[in-house]
Amino acid sequence: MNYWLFKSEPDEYSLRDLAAEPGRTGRWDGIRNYQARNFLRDRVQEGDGVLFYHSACRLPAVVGTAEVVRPAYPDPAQFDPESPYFDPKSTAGEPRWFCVDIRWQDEFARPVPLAEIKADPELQEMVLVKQGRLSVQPVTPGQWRHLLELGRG
DNA sequence: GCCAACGTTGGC
DNA sequence: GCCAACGTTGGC
Repeated sequence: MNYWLFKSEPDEYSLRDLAAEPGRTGRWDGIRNYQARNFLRDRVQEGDGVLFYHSACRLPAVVGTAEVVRPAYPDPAQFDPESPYFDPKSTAGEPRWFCVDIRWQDEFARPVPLAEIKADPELQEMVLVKQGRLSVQPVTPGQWRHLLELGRG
């Protein structure tokens, strides 16, 4: 059982978009960064906890949590020429990109903004603080607990 | 919209 | 395999 932080641009796919999916379950796809891909493919497991983070928006923040309900499988979008995530170099036999399915779990009573995370002495070791751009990143149990506490408002 | 940080590409 | 050029991410 591990904890993760997943980033999404809310204009593309927000926590509420996930909540509106059938079964509150959606595909986490479109990851096209090798470091993030490796975490998804090799480390993310069913039952893992996910901090849902909104990026590239008015208030970058952790807004809630989700649970991994299906571990890595090839991202179908890489084979679809119509998709912006199409990758002509990827083959069915040797897929390059992976996705997982996640289920909505909770929306925080209060979003926890990036600025607050950066200012929190307990959260200085978060990958979010140290390496801003990674879209799938590990979170420690202590960081997870602390974020949930902050999100209770 | 700017720009810093960082990842990827491709010539050599 | 180096590295310059270029593209992307994402905070501000």
